[in-house]
Amino acid sequence: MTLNQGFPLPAEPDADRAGDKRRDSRIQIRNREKILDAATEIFSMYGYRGATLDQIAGKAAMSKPNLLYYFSSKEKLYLAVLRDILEIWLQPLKELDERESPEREISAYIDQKIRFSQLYPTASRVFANEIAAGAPVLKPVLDSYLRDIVKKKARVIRKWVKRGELADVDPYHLIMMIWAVTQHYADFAVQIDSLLGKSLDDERFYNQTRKHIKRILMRGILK
Amino acid sequence: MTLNQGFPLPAEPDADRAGDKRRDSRIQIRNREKILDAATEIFSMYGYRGATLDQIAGKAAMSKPNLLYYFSSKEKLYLAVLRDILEIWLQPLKELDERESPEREISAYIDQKIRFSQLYPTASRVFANEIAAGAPVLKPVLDSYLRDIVKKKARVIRKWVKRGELADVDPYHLIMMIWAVTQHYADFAVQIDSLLGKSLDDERFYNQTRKHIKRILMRGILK
DNA sequence: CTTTAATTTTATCCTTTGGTAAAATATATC
DNA sequence: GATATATTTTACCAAAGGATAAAATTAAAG
Repeated sequence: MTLNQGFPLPAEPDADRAGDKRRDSRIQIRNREKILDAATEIFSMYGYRGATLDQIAGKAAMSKPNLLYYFSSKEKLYLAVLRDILEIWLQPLKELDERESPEREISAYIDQKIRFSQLYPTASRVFANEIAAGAPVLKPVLDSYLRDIVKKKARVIRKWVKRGELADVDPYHLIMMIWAVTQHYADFAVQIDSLLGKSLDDERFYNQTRKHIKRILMRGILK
Repeated sequence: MTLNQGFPLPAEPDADRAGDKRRDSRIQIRNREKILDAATEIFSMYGYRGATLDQIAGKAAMSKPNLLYYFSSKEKLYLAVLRDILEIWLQPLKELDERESPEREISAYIDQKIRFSQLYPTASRVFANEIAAGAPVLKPVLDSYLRDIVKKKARVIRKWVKRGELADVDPYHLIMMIWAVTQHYADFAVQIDSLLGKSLDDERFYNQTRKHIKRILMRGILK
């Protein structure tokens, strides 16, 4: 019941199926993917504890024991889902480059984050759920890996401020702000749909959102 | 299993205990409150489905049947929790007043929202969870009540824009943006604590956050 | 075509979970 | 302080949920 032994995500790239013979038949790949997709969707709605294997199996159009043939436990499945999410979630931040102008870099970063919200809204919600639950699995990653990379990028932002290319903003708060605003459109998609009848799937709305966020944010932080 | 009959929240102020004799003994009030607090905390971590009555009862320091003596089902308890949350969540928005300056009004609104995140972070996460789950309970409220009030306030913002007191921003996106940023500090508190070692409970950090959000946002939208 | 290995299904187990019944205890009222 | 009422505890129950075993089926290899 611990749902976390040590530092599972970045390490253990394939926690399941330790000593495998020849791997990844066609059907193997296809089913694992089907399951991961289904799991992401169900986890995104109900969180780890609220999701059931029956639901996930159902959504993946297979029986529960069949699902367990591919992922030997609910926990392993959850870890696999989180691992995938973490990777795409982390990617954009790494690319902030101090040699470029903050205008260009931050703008590009916002673009990537909203794109993520558009492409992987369920992934975003699984992530949000995990954090809300107290990050039982991701805590070690947040405390080490994410912390380091954010610290590094905060330094980049601070450099821009010193160079006078950016208003005097706190780098951490700025990063939070970008995360908050961009992820909101994924995490609260239902609310947004209720209020506006729109979603990021709508290309028009997507671009309007993107521009709007950037306009206000960039005005707020550029000198 | 429907978890929603019609339009439960604003109506039915006391769904449970329909035909009560004399109500609300001292101990009655105290225990209901203890339960609601415990439930809010557990629901905030695991969502409706992931939370268990045992956990909630445990946190409220009573037995499960005892808890069920006060709230006759998990669903009723959840509804009671959501009802309380909705009320405090909605309040601030109603107060936006077009007769005042946008600077003053929006600034005050942001203040109220962060204060909410500081005082009721668990409530904020219950709300977020409910939305992520597809708003099975709150959908009707979002579609009617919230929608109306947001529409009304969008009109106020638009008026400010027309008067030239505000940059040309989309009212809806502006509201979303404020929600996103302020709620983020409650919903992702664990992440923020991991990265900064701070929380809104820390008065210093609270004020820094508040000022920072306001500075960037106000710069972004004022003329 | 067999034979072997991979995949899927069926049947089943044990624990957890929401909920009930009824007995026991505490509280209030006369 | 006895009696009625409110609260709490103890003992359960049926359904759901994670997981396993073994049989049945399908696919792959020779």
